[in-house]
Amino acid sequence: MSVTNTAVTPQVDGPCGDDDCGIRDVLDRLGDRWSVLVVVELAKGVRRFRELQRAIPGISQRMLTLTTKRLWRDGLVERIAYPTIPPQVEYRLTPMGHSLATTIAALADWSRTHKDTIATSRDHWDKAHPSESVS
Amino acid sequence: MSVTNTAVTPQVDGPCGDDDCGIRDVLDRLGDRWSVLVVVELAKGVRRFRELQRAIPGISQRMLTLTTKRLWRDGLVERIAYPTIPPQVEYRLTPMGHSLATTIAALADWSRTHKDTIATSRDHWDKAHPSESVS
DNA sequence: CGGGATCCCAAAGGATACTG
DNA sequence: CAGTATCCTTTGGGATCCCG
Repeated sequence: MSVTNTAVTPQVDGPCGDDDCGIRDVLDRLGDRWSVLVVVELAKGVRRFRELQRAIPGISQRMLTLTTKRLWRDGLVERIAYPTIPPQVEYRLTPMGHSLATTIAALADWSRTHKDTIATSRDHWDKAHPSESVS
Repeated sequence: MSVTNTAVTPQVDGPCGDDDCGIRDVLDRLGDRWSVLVVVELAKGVRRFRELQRAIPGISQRMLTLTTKRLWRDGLVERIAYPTIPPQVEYRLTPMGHSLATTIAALADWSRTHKDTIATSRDHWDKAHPSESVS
């Protein structure tokens, strides 16, 4: 019903202004809990709705619907619905989606590389700052 | 009825098997509204608390405190507090933080490169799917 | 200046039921 | 199977006041 798009982004920056330069854009688009995971899964190949849901543990039907629709709308994902019974819908990355997946893979690489270091850092910090919260 | 071929899904293995390859970790850490922006700003050099706040329009004092503390805890940011009056606190990226900033820059590049294409795609989608929401 | 402690709200997202 | 439509809970984060 309501065509409320994403949140009311403060949108302080101008064209590229003094700073930021697009970080905020990509964050507004992929900063949610599921978008990146869907892109990563689709980077492996064509997937149907249920396949995606099974491949991404924890995602609800509703969120998968919303996430795929947003990616589709942004031109990152192609959606093909076959008018069969029962319905069959295929999702796959567009070329632009694949280029994003490549960039994301670099982030994942970074994460895997530094995961242990971060865990250790947290551990030390928590011991050095007892009963101090970061939530 | 034989269309329901839900039997053994091929389950194409990605480079990491059936997992998310660490994407989730980096998302849990940087998926919030401000962390990435703080990292980007600190990539330019040492900053004091107020400098960060002025450089990142819209961030509240509370969120800047929380964000810097989390990045500090994760070992991405170094924090140096000089016991002066008034207090003076400097933040800067650690080597690991800088490596993250580099990766983030690639994402920003991607965003700038495809920004217009995405905007166009959205526009077309919205016209092809009137009064359909993605929120 | 650089925070901490509270209060509070909008929004993201989960659970469930229903449908073509 | 692939969604919609509602309801409801959680929480991210803004606003405000206080403090060393």
